[in-house]
Amino acid sequence: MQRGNRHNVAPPTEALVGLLESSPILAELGTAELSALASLAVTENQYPADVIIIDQGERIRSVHLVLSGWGCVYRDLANGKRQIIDFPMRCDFVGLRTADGYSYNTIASITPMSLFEIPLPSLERAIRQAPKLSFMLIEMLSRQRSMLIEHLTNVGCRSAFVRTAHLLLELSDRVRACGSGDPDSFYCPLTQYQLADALGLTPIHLNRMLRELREEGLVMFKSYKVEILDRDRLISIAEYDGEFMRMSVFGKDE
Amino acid sequence: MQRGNRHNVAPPTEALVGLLESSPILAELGTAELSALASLAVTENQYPADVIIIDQGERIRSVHLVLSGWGCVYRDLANGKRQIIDFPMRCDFVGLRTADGYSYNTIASITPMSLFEIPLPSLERAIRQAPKLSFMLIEMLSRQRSMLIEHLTNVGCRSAFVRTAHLLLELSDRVRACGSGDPDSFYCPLTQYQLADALGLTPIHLNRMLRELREEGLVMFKSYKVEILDRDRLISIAEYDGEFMRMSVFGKDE
DNA sequence: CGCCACTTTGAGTTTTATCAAAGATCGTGG
DNA sequence: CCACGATCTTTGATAAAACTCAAAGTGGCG
Repeated sequence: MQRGNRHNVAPPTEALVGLLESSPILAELGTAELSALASLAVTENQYPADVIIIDQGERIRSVHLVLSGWGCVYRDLANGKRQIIDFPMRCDFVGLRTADGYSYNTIASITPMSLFEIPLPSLERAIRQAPKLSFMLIEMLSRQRSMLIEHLTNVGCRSAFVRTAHLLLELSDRVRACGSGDPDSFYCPLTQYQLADALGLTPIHLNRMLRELREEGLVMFKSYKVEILDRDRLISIAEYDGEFMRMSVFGKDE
Repeated sequence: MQRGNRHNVAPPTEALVGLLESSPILAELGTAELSALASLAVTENQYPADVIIIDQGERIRSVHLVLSGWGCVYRDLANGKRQIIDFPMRCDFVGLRTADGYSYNTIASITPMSLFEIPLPSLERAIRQAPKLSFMLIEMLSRQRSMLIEHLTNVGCRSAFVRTAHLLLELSDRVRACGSGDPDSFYCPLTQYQLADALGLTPIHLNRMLRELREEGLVMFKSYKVEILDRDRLISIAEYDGEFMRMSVFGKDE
């Protein structure tokens, strides 16, 4: 995979505000927050499919917010394996760094992607200006944390079959949250290698799990399309509870 | 395990500031931050060993900061298994909640523990008063996130043997960061069941891995004490890199 | 049409889990 | 101080799950 040559587009504060408001996290943007956001040095970058956006070990000075497209965040290991951490989509932010400023994982595009890039110093200024913005970042990190916990639980405690079912349900929920049409039949541009790397399985074994799921009349994964055939049974087999996607620190007390 | 009956101690702002300053994250506390911290409605609670501090599904209105003792955070599954997410220790904070205010995982003590409890509304006020405090919370969440990524990678990509080695090295680093003496020989009050639940292994298999590690002259885990016999070889076998513990969002640019 | 990447299948092996039960260890009460 | 129970550790034998290697099938694209 080659290094991503991006294409830069005009700065779009308005689009950023729209994106944040459509996010699954609770965002209450008042005047102070809006004006702080307007002062952000945000750029929109477009990347083709299958390029590396941020490489493991690379210097990082920005966070990125996904506007469109599918990507993946992973860690490469010396033993040749890799763990896919997440498939970020619209409204997800990516770009963490070690204390000395380097990325600990790789972020790559799968389809063409469009990302907002926000330099860290600019974000820091905006938060000082409108402290409420920090709650958004906290909510986002917190949501990512709970999704990671669910991912870890999935890999650590569930059989390959159940694990696969669980991931497909999670993807369905996330695609739906991004506003794409029918959650029971959605576009999913992942290869079986990528699914396997996310689930800690070999592609061969994942393939057999997909076949079982198909033969059981539960889900079909074919030509980059997921079709959920029996969602109720699938949810019950996978012990799936989408609640973890809506986690937060300072949530509303109903 | 019974519900934790805690014992409440006099409010200790000073101790809280000390704790934050000794934290592995970068904390620069100026006058504004100190006075905001002083206004926090923080209490210190003490729990005996082996009690549940926050139960899965329980209402949460506070975050907790560990002052002393060993605990564990885990998720229980319907299939009877559980995934241990973390063994929080001094300076770590615990207590996340779903958007509607309930805990998604259980937090239990292993040894007697002492925790600072900070009500969320109070924390929110303090952050508004001193926005810089939000960076501390962000750094802490970010650090937890990277530790989770490493944990997921460990369970997803590494063999039982290597995985076990990696966890013991991580614990060694964390214990050292808490200021406890010799990192090559430290107290570790975990049972093999708990280690197994953290690693996604059965206790029987974990036991065999520990035996192998011992027979190879790498580590000994005996009577709740870890002795690292050959750290260099262990690090190389486990592909261990402690860098993930020092991750942050707004780190210093060296 | 042919190449390339991805998917699918088969056969055999390794890793890990399961079941069963015997040692340790530690705290507690007699 | 010893005996007892409870919990934790260790071992053995067997079974199941997942991996490896090898190779054939599929589909899209230049």
